[in-house]
Amino acid sequence: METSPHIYIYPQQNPHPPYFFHHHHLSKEMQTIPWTLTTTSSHHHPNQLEPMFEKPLTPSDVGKLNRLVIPKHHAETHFPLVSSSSSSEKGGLTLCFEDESGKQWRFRYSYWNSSQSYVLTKGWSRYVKEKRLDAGDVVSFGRCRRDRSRLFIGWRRRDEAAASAAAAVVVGQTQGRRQQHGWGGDHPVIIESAVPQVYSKRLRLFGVNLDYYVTDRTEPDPVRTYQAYPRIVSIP
Amino acid sequence: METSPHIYIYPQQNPHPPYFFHHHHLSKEMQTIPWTLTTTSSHHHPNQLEPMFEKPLTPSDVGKLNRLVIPKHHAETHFPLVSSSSSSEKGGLTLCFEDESGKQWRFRYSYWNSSQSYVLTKGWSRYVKEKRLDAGDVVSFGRCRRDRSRLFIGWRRRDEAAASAAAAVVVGQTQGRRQQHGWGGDHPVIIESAVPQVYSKRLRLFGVNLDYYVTDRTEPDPVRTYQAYPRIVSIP
DNA sequence: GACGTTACCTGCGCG
DNA sequence: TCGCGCAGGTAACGT
Repeated sequence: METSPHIYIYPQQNPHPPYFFHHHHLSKEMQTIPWTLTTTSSHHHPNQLEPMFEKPLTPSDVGKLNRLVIPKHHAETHFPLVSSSSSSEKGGLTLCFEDESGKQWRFRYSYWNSSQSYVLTKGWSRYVKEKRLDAGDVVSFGRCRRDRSRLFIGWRRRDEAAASAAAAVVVGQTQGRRQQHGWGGDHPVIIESAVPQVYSKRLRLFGVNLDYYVTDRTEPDPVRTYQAYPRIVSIP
Repeated sequence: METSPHIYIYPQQNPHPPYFFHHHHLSKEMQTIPWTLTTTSSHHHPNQLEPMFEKPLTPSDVGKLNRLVIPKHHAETHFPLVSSSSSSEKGGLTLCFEDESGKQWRFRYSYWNSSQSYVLTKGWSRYVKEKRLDAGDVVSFGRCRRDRSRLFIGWRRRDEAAASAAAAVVVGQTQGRRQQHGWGGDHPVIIESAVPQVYSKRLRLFGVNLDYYVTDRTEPDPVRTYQAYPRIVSIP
C-alpha cells in the first residue's frame, strides 16, 4: 500500500487568499498557531483566522486617489455599514486591522453614493506606501474566528499571484485513490509523488521555488489533507 | 547743525504690511486720518487702524477651492474661534470686513480639523472675483483700534510686493546722529540726505519710484520719526 | 447637470 | 529627522 505523502493541487476558480500564510507577512503570534483557510470546517482552532476576501489592486487603488474600492458584495458581506439613526452620521466608520507584524492600521471605511461603491480612504495610502504595493499586487482581509472584532490585512506581490492561482495544495496519502491529471476535474491533481515531510518549507512547483506553510485539517477524510500557502522564492 | 530731514530705512525681517495705505484701496474716510502701523505707540489717533496681518495669495487661495487659508498663528492671534460648549458646534462664524470703498464683505470663518487650518470660505470667492485677485497678490487684514469690532480687508497687486520689502522708511532729522550705512545694524540707514517735505508723495529709492504716505509718530525721541508705506509706481 | 459650499484628506517642505 | 502647517486636492450634497 502506498503511504508516502502526495501533493494534490485543487484547481479553483476563486482560490482562497494565501496571503495570511506568508511568514514574511504574518505576525509571530499568528505563525505559531495552526491556520486554516477553510470556512466549512466544523473544528476550528480558537484563534483561527477566517479569510474574508482578497483583491488584486487596480492602478487607482495604489495611485493618487488614496482609496481602495472594496467589491460591493464583499463589503456588504463583511463590513456592513449601519446607517445611523443620527442624520449627521454618514455611515462612515474606522476599521482597524492588524498586519503581519501586529501593527495596527486604521482605515476610514465608507460608502460613496456617487460611485455606489464601498471604499477604504483615510490611512489607505500609508499602507500602500509602507508595503510598496503596486497595481496587480493583492491585498487580503480576514478576521479572527474567536474574537471577530479582530481584523487582519495582508498582501502579496503581483508575481506571487501565479502561485496563488495554483490553488490549495493538499498533502495526503494516495492509498486507493486514483490519480487525476488535468485541471478540469473535481479531484486533486497530483503534481509530485513524494514530499519529504508534511511541514516542508520549500516546494518546487511548475519550475518555481515556493515557500509554504501547511496547516492541519481534520476533514475531509479519509485523505488527511493539508493546505499549503506558497510564496515564490525564486524563478530559475 | 544739520536740520534737514533725512530718510532712514530700517531693515526689517518682517516688514509691516503697506496695504492699508494705498489710496486706491482705502475708503475716503480712512484716507483722511493719520494712519500708523505701529502697535507700540502709546498715542493713537482714535480711528487708527491696527494692521493685523497680510498674506500673499497662493494659487489655491484664488482658485476653485473657494477658500483662503489663514496662517495659523495669525488666525489664533486675531480671530480666535471659541469652541462652543455644544460638541456639534465646530466654532464656525461669520466675519464682516470693510473694504477700501466701505463695502461690507461677509466671510465664513472656520477651522478644518482635517488639515488643522483656519479658513475663510463662503463669500471669499466673490471677493477674489470682484478684486480680480491673482496668485501672488497680497491681502491684508486690520481692525479699528477704537472699535475693535470693525474689521478691514485690503489688497494690493503682486508687483507691489517688492516695495513692501523695502521696509519702513523713517523720516527724521540728523542733528547729532552719526550716519549709518549698511543693512545689518540696529541703526537706520540713511538712503537720501534731503527730502523736500515730510509729506512727499513720491520717492525714488534704489532706482524705484515709490508713492508713499507718512504718518506722525510721537516716539521714539529725540528723532521725530515717520513711517512711509511705499508702493512701486514704476521701475525705470 | 453645473456650480457652490462644506468637510474631508494627504504630500511635502520647512524649521 | 520628524512633526506641523498648509498648498492643493477630493467627496458629498444643496441649490
